[in-house]
Amino acid sequence: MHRPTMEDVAARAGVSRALVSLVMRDSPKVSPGRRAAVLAAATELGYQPHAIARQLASRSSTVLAVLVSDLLNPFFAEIAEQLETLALPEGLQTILGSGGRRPAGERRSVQTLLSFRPAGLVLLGPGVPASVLERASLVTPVVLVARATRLARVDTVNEDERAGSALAVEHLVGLGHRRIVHLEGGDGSQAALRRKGFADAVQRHGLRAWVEASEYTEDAGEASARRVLAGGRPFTAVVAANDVNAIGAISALEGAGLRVPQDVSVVGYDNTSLAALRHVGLTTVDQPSAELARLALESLLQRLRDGRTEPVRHLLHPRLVVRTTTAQSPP
Amino acid sequence: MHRPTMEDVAARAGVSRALVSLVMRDSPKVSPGRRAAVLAAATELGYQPHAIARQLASRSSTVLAVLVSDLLNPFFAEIAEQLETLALPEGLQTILGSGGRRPAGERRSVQTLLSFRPAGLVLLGPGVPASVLERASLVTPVVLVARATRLARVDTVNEDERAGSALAVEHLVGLGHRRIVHLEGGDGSQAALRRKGFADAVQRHGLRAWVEASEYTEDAGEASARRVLAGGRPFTAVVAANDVNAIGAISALEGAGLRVPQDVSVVGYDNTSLAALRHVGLTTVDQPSAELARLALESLLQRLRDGRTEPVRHLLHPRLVVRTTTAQSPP
DNA sequence: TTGTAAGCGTTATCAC
DNA sequence: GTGATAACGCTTACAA
Repeated sequence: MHRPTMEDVAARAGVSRALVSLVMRDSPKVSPGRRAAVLAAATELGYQPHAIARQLASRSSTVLAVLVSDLLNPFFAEIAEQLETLALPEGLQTILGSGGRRPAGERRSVQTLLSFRPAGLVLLGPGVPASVLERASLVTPVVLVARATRLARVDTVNEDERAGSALAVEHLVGLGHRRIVHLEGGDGSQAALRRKGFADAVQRHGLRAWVEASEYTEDAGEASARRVLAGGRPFTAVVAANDVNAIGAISALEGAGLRVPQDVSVVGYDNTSLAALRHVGLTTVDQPSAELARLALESLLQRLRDGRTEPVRHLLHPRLVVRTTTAQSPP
Repeated sequence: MHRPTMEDVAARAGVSRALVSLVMRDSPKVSPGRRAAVLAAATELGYQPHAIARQLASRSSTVLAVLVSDLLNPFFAEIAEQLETLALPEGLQTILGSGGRRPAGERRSVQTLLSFRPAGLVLLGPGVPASVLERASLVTPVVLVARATRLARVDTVNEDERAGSALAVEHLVGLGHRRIVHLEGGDGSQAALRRKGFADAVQRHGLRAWVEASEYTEDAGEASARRVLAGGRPFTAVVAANDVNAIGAISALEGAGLRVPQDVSVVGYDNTSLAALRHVGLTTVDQPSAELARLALESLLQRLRDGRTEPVRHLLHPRLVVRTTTAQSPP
């Protein structure tokens, strides 16, 4: 598996290695004749540039690294795809790392991605401690999506998730619901925001802030809904941690013989493709993945090209998408 | 953003750069005293090894590259996560590339991944031409999952998809269905196998091989089901291209006022988490993602460590998972 | 056990 | 325009 190098191409074309390098990066200062000769030699030999060596020598990278905390959550997968699409015309190639839903996994993944010295790093919903983010921000521009921070060198692109949770509550209260339970998405900072938005909103209406521990997965949604049912305390509505969590919760409810939305209303969060399935028709708070991706890349490019050093904090307004899992509260 | 190098660490610890290198790869032939000194210097300086440089110098890689043809298809996302989990204990760090469902995108992604000169490349359901795969196989061991090939240097891990499609047909015929339409997953080689399995099976039962063009996406499933409905020819069962395609088809059917499975039965393919949602309950042909991932990595390691050069072709037996989208044919 | 020195495949800086 | 030559940060014989 030995690959030809620039040296081989140069020898074959009868020129110096430096000239081959110029041709490869199509520099304007190469005579057409030589260029053609070099290109011919390159294809004959099946030469492929060695990005690793290039990067080491040029001390610069054209790689955009993206960490996806959970590949199985369509919300993150969608943003990742968007990012890749947008980055390409900017001359950035994307590589992905998966966190596998565990902070330890994310940390390793960040380490791996960083070891390639990418031009920038975008993290989608990461759960890693701030110290990891800070260290990363010393090496390359870092943008956080769906995660807040106070770190001075890190940009963030978020939706106002407190307001988003409140939207869900307002919707349910408007439908007459008074006993609403929130399934909380673990102990991350975003989950805390959603809980706070929920708690504030229900309390504004004189209702009790009923929160049940859960996670951002379908299994957790099912398990925690089951726990709520087992508790025996009556409820008519669920504000789930996110869409997949909501789907798990719906499974548990239906498994217990309850109908959604006639007996219990359920609201998700993220407005993933899952929620949009006609079969599911989940009422949910929209997070505009395309817009989040666009802003993330824009922030990165500003640091990269315009030399911005002040952090940027994007906070998008949430929007509720009403589908078929919410209805008037039963009497 | 200047990072300390081995040179800096060596200077600080009062040793040579080579010794630092040994410590970093924790070689046994370093005295405990020196090792401690080097490690101390490294942490004081915040030294982080430069994987790029290491790879260039050692002409070897610990990176496993994985190309995912479609991140939004949970089937591939699941395999990717599995691969990452399995590769880590083997000392391989995983990076992902996304093909974005387009061969052009895949090709670019393969290029990017290959430019890092990974220890191996696993492609999940790729649609790139064989020439791309062959070129890749000259640089690094290549394993194909959910895609067949005759290339001599490329391993494959597949399910017997002809048999899988046949299973779906047998199931439907057993339920009394006689007018079955297959939504075809595009013009890839795997889609052809599924179609062939379908056609052979229905013809064995003296039925007409009715195939409608589609794609491996939800939108395509919805669109093609709609076309079938518009065609006016009666049918009682659908063998969809895959799970997401099936879900799109179900949307179209329900949108037209048909009930699944009372009026029309639907079978998917892949047995993704989507199909398992209680809300969806899709009857589908299982593809064991964990097993596929395991075999893919095993094949790679055999080439890497044991020096195997003969290609390996894994062909798993399919299994039908019956859920709630299939029922007795209406009279 | 530790140090020296020669690469790895590029790019970048000069002269020519 | 073109070609030497020195980096880039690390690994790896080979010496000591």
